[in-house]
Amino acid sequence: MDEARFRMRLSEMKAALRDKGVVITRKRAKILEALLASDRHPTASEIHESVKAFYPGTSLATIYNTIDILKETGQALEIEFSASANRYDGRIPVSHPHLVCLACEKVEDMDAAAPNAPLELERVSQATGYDIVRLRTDYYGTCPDCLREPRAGAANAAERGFA
Amino acid sequence: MDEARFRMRLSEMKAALRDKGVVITRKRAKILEALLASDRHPTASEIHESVKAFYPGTSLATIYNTIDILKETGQALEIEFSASANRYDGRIPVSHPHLVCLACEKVEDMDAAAPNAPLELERVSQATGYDIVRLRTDYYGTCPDCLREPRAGAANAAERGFA
DNA sequence: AAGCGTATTAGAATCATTCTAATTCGTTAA
DNA sequence: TTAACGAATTAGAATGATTCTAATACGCTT
Repeated sequence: MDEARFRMRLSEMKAALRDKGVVITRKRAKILEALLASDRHPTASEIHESVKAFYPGTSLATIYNTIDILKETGQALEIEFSASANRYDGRIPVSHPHLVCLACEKVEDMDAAAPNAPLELERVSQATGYDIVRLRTDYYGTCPDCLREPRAGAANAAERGFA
Repeated sequence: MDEARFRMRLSEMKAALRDKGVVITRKRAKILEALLASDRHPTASEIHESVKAFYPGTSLATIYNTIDILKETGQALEIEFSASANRYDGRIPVSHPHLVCLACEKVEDMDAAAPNAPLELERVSQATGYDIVRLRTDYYGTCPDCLREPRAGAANAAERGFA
């Protein structure tokens, strides 16, 4: 994500929060930046670590609080896991497919051949009678790095029960 | 799921477990039956309730234990949620799309136009360099029943943070 | 500079799931 | 039939991410 896109997306997020009457405090700004800066689809506690580098006293509760607002305003996507911490995507906040490495817990965007989400939601709504608002598509497997180096990440992830 | 398919699938599962050297105790048999009998994609604790009707002393640990074996042998699909209990699909143990109602927590199979999972996995493996083993596709929204009756389920699910 | 509503905090509470260590069950072989 | 061994099962404790709580701090507005 280049600098220009980063700044654009950041002000988009801030505008969306302000529209909801949410105050953009310095801490909240840092949380948004941490979310956008990481290409890891970070966990709440990874965001917490980044923010603490600037504001040491920051509580985890504040991170979750801000994430909640981002979810409510459609500015962040939550990728849920039950066996490990949820991951957040602030860069592309609309449904899109992810690649999840079961060995090193990497979560990547799968930009190639992403289905056109809005059309897809419409099509499925028609077909099923549901009012579909969100789509989740994840491909699970082993990433090229871990295929090459079966050691490092794999052991790590297994320890944490991420499989 | 008709009686014939039920019995067929049940012996398939038992055979897969036996192949792994797992003993099919009466309790385990009931667990498999409870999993198959429900069209709800039951939670571990729903399975626990069913089984307790026959074997009152059964522990939740036994349910989880058996589910683990089913997952390992590819005989059950785990649909993970972080804000509510995981759901299990023993009827169709290969990747297929689900419809998730955010109001009543119903999880349905979306049989219409299911993508051909094996081909899809192969295609994405080729395109990404990952070794893809599993695909998750969920459509989230409100089911026809809850669209009609916004009361019952909706309140329920919100209480449990299922959204 | 006061007052007020929101943001933030530390720590407790929650809840699904996993772990632990002890007990019981089932099967096999004497 | 019984002894013995490994697997299955148990109750309850432990875990860990997330949410809640109630008190405090902050930042506007006037």
